[in-house]
Amino acid sequence: MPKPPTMKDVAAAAGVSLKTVSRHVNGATNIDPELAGRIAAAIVTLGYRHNLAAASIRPGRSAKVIGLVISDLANPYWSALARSVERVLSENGYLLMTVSSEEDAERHRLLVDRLIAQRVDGLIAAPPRRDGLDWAVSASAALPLVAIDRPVLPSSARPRDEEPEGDSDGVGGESARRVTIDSESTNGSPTAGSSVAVETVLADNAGGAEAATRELFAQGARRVLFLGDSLELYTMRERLVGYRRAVRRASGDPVDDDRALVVTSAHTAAEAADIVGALLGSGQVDAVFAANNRSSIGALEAFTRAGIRLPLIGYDDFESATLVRPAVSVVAQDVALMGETAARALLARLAGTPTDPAVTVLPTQLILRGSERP
Amino acid sequence: MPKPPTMKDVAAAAGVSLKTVSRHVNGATNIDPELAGRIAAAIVTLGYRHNLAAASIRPGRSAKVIGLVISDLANPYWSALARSVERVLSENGYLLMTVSSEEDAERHRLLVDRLIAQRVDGLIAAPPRRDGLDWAVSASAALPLVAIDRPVLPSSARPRDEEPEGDSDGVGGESARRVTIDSESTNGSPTAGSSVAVETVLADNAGGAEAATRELFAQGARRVLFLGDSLELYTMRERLVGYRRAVRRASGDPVDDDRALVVTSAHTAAEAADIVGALLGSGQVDAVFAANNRSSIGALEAFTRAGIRLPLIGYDDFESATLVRPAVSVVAQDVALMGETAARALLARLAGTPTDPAVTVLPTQLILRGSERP
DNA sequence: TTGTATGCGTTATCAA
DNA sequence: TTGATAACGCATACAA
Repeated sequence: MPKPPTMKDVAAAAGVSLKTVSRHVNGATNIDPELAGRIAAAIVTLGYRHNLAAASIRPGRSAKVIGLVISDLANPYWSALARSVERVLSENGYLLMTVSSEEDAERHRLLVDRLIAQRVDGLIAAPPRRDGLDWAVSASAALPLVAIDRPVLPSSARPRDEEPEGDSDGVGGESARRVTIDSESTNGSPTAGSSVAVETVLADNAGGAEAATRELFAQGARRVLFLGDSLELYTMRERLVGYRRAVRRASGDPVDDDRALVVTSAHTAAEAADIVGALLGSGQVDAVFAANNRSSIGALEAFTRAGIRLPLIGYDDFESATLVRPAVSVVAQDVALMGETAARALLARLAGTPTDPAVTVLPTQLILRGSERP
Repeated sequence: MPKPPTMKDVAAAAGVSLKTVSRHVNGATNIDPELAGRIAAAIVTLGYRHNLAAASIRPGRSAKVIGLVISDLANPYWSALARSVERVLSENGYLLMTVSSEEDAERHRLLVDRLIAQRVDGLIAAPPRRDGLDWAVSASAALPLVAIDRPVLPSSARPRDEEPEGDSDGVGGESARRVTIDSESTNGSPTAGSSVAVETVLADNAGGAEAATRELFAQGARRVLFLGDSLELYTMRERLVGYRRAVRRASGDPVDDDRALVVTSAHTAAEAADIVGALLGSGQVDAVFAANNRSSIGALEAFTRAGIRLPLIGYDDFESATLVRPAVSVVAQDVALMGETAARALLARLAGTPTDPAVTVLPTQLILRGSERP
């Protein structure tokens, strides 16, 4: 690869000054048509390409690139999110750089630093599990940061439980709640435990999980299995909170042994299938709340293998939910809306709109398709 | 956002020269430990961050960023591909910038130009449908380019047909074929019609489709439906070629009306479902070859709705293939291998290894799970 | 409308 | 080992 031609080369070839070429490239109108023609010709014959990296080092100029750090590109949930973020940003002239941390805190940190070093204009990131808030403090000092899907929490954050059951009825409101962060109060709001002011977009995980679990009880279930991934994940903790709220409400008392019905070791669909398979014969369980799409698929696999099926509701919609009989009921999150919301929040921040960082909680929707019934 | 501190600031704060800071940042070892300590401290207190964009404008230096242009982030096939490419590249110190053209030729061109302007070190791209080879000629003049999933073809390229049926037995070999491009000969090889030398990684679409269709005939099918997306897509054309080979072999003659069994208007799962639904009652069809994952899912939906099912084999594996009964047989492509192969080819090129551009054709695998039987 | 000179943050040369 | 200085490709005062 020979070294690429520069503006200087174009200027020389066209017999004009560097500045004129710069104007032409940047779309200035006040150029002599004659010269403009010569420049255009030179650009073509030399194969000149504007160097945005070089241009972006000038003060006040940027490359108009945004970074997006997600946790798993291979999961449709995340790729759908990336897609919607990209759509909004590209409509506004930004290029999106999507990277995946594979749920690895170390890699997450590396990627964030790398993107900042690359001088992206802003960052949208799904905070990694248990990685504290240092990265976010450091990053938000360098550029506008939006947390997506999970809040930025100190690494000491533990599952919240036994919380006030006031206004939340577990069904999710019709519209998103936007709550300005009050770093003084550390309870009540979904930001409980957060002590860094980062614009955040979340789904109402607890509300969705509660609605699903309640529905299973309403259909006559007595012992509902919570099937999910590690509680190191914020979303899992929230969904467990919702599940527990529903259990408590259904049983009237704190059900001592309900822990036996909570499984949080289903990291993949295969593991979920094994767990459910082992439980199917035991009679310990008469319904399943699958706390993410992998778990739902695993549970279905186990049902199929065993030729038995229990009432099931999953968190997160998935493509094959309508392919199996009965079709799978799910708590659906509006992924597209989440991506859009995060993207717009970042754009607002880039535009200099001085809004206080806030937490936006998007409602979920319980879609009943039949699998919730015995 | 205050303007970020520069090396100069760090140098001033640490009381050393600019160059020394530069050395420190770039990991040079020959620095007085005393000074190194002062520099490190200054970096932390100032919150300095290395500016890779600025560094990369120096000749011989690059930002170590690769661009990947795929056609649909929301399709698991592409996100899996992106994932495997990212894995290989990040192991080699590169950052991957994944963008999605949404199958839009105009947007594809825009994105390619944008990435080049951003001065990525190399590009892996899925050529858009019917966009000719101008973009590839222009791009490969500026940086190393690898085409993935589809070859770069002139926009006039039409479905190939009636080709020699020599060594291909439609089953796919055990290992990948790597064929050096000979721009003189324009027939026989999978590059037929290509006239620009671009490193290319493809799957054996025709072979996989032929194997699947043959299997359906072997199971007793008489009239197999080809259900797929537009023939503007190279992969669809190839799969149709394979299908036709199998049809011809099964019927002994060119079956005049086989066109009636070829549907190429299934752009989404929903469309595929409608098409299959309309055909189910007609008796025109007794088996289905679904030429991509969307079509497979659509066909399943139609089966489920109608309560009838026909023998089915799909091209491309998909997550729910094992969830339905009978489980869906598929032609599986090794997406991870395709991504790796493309990434390694690009890395080799970046390392300066002067290999001739070649076309690598990866074998496919027919996985029989039961749905192929009546 | 066009050109000159200067600076952006970083690295490389070369002398100290 | 360290530092002054000159690039790198581009854009912007400012002058012409």
